[in-house]
Amino acid sequence: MEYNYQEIEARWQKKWREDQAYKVSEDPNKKKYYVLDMFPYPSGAGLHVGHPLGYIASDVYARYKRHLGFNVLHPMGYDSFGLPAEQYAIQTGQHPAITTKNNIARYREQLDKMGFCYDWSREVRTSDPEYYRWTQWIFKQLFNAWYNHDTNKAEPIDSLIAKFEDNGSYNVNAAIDENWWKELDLEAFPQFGEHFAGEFTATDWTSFSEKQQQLVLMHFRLTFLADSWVNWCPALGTVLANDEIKDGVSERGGHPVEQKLMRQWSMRISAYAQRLIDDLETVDWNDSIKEIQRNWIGRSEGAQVFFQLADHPHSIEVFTTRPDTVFGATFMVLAPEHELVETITTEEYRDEINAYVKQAKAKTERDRQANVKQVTGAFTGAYAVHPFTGDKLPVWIADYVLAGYGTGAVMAVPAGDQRDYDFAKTFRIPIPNIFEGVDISEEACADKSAVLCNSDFLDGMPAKKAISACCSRLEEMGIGKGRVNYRLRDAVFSRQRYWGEPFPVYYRDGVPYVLEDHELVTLPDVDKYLPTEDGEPPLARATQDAWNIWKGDRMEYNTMPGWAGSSWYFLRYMDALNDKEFCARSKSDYWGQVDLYIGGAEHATGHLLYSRFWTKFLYDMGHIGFSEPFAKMINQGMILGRSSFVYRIKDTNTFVTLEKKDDHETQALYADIALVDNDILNTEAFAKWREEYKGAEFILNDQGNYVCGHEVEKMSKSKFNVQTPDELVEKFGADTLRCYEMFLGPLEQAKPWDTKGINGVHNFLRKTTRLFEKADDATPSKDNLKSVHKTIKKITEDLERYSWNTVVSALMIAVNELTEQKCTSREALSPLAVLLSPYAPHLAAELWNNLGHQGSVLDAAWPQFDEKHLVEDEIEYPVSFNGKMRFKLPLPADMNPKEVEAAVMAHERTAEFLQGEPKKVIVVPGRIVNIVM
RNA sequence: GCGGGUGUGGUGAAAUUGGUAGACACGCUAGACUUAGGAUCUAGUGCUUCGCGGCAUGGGGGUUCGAGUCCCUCCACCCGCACCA
Repeated sequence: MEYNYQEIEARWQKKWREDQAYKVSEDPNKKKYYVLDMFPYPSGAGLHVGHPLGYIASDVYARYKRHLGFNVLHPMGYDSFGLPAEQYAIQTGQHPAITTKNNIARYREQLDKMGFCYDWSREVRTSDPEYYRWTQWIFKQLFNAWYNHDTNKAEPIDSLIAKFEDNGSYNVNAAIDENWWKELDLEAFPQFGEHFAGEFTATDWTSFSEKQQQLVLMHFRLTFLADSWVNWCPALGTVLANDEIKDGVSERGGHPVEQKLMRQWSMRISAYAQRLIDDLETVDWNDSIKEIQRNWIGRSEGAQVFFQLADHPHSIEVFTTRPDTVFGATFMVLAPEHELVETITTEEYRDEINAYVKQAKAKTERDRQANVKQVTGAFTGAYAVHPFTGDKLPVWIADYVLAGYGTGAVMAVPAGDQRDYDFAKTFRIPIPNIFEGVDISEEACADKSAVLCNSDFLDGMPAKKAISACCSRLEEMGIGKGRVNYRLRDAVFSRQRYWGEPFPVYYRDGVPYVLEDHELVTLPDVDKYLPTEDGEPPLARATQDAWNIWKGDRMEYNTMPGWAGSSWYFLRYMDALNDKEFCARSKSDYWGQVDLYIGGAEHATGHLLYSRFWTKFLYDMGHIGFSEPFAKMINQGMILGRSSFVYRIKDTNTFVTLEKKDDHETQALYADIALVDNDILNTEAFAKWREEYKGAEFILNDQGNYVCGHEVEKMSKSKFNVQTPDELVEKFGADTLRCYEMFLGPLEQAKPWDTKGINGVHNFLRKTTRLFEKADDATPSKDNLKSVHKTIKKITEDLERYSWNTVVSALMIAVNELTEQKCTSREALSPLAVLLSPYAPHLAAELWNNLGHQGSVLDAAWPQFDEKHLVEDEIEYPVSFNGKMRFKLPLPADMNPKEVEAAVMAHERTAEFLQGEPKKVIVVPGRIVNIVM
């Protein structure tokens, strides 16, 4: 009987669909296991063989856990808002909802063919109003919350209001922008004078108007509206978050990005910076991703120091990680955007400063990064006073100081910081040495073990000691203190796009309000998916009656970014159909954290950080019972394509085979991998492939073949190296494809796709079919049981350590051995069918059925290995001399080391290799014998 | 520059706690069979040597009876961050 995979797979898929075999529900009597794939964006291109790699791995794991008796949650859905569908809509006018729906249908068709065990009754789509109803709900929760540093968690905004009513702003330790009051529109607060510094009494609070209260509260909310410097991408017509920019250009499309001050919704992720670092310890992720997150959050310890300005009431606040080097400070540098620049610049230097600021602002992020080496700056004419020496320090501006980090100002210590050193050299500023016995004539000294000198009370101390000494002194003097700074910025949450979640926000009198909890704003229809004439986002095109809800003066016109919906989707799967809550607490308590999360590493600073943030927030507010979403994560590597090349002789239509290409001047051109078998080109098909190759002539090799060159690179249509899962399922079956993708190598590693190798795996399944065909009631032989139990042990251990690839080899070895042994025993073969089932579920079901088993193979108990079948009577000892294996000697397994040594020494072959007496003989029982000469 | 990772046959890889390096496949070579297939079966296949043997896990050094595995050092490639004070 042939292995008729098409018939087998179609039949079992139909049965499982009819039986709803993958539907799960909470069962308190069973242990749960949650296996999740990263949320896919359903792109128009469909899946190529690289995409399902992770899905297959998670599917294998979900099935394995089910065999072990776990109640396995394994859902799938779509992150279906996003730019590509909208760009397509702009070009064609087709509503992105239609594009998205079609793309999803295509995805689903491809996924179904591969036989995944998803519980599709839990499918979610972020663009579905019944999903984003709850995304909006979470936004409202964030809006109505603040972060209390005293309790170190988010709290309802009411607890803040209560504090204000009680004691005003005093004793409030909130996560809030420093100097937030400077952002307050003081015209709205006529009662505050010029010296308002963010402090108000309970009486002030209660006397505030509704609008005034709202304006104040806005600065405390976990999602807030504020003027902030954003990355504006003119080509995409929207702002981008830091993680959406790579190398200074937009990640999508590679367009230039510039800095712009815009009124935007932001998320106060910075409040969670420390917890996001600390809790990395509690998750089982690979070190590289954890490290990327740590770097991204960028914690640094140092000190905040105020430098009084000479002849000005203001002082400059700086952040430094090396307060110990303060005696080496010879100048100050502000970022060109620093708010004091305008105020402190003297008339004499005004033109120069204005020119520098203008030029710095005109630079795109990319220009700025490209000219890192070039030292530029300008002197403001102002001086600051050194807090310890009283020296006057000139205040400069330079774009090596970033407005967005720390306070946008530094105390420059040329002796201790290379950038300050380079700046000082360029502008001929003195570089006094503050390190004992260190030569700083060539470069600055950043070594923390260097001992300080010329530093008054810090003399003789190394950095560690001096830092704390200096911090205490600063604190005594009331001009600074130790503090921790984070690189992580609050995340901009508005996008000026159409195809995203609308905000549940309306404006009255310029003040934003959120809708009632039960109210859902759906996306209104618009005439075009473009900004309005005066630059408002596309939603501003919608007429008032196009909105399902309209309140106040107007609705919010921005939409939410792509990461909004994907930050909490893993929770919705637990209770996907709930129309009362985002997810019932009883369900999230049962399913809990994702036990195994599989997906690419490219989301390290986006999705994986944002979803941790929202999880912590929902935890703080008591909506869920855990504060990390993904307990274990594995990042699959990319599958690369293997492109084929033909070599056309310049200015001809003649193609020369790889071996002879160096005899000619040639041009390498892509050949579709479908026209190439084993690097040999089907010349006839090639000539028909494209009009321009019609009548092509070929110079062949000595065997009469045309051999193509090849290269490993990303799979893409333009390289003609794409293989889709569809065509492979068609040719070999889903089971073969599943096994083969796993067989390719370790999941995490990037690896090239070998179009040829799949034959070997297909062959293995055919051999398996043949082996099971002859099953009968025969009693299993000792060898049969040994092979089977060895395999049970190996596969179980491999799966427990997430080694998907070696399992396939183990199955192959088992089938090879049992075939060799001419095994026909149903008893021996049955466990093998279960072992096979996670990888090749259709074939396993067929075999299981044919063996005469009643229930579904899906729920068959995972076989337990029995040590007794693995005991050997005889061990083949490798005998080595000085560590080199020379021969093997079979000896009874129960021999003790002394007897083994005696047997080896007595053996005739030992004499061959041994000259004289051995120095030592090492016997590791059951393993090896080593004779030292 | 900083951080993380990876280097094993012609190819993908295996070797889990230091114990027979290259399992399992692809490819290749030779042969068998035939219903000429992208079929199946048999044998071989790290390099080198006629053979005994010698050499081999990026290079060099070390620890050990024994190192792909542990330590030091250098090199190459990949990923992330990057004027972060």
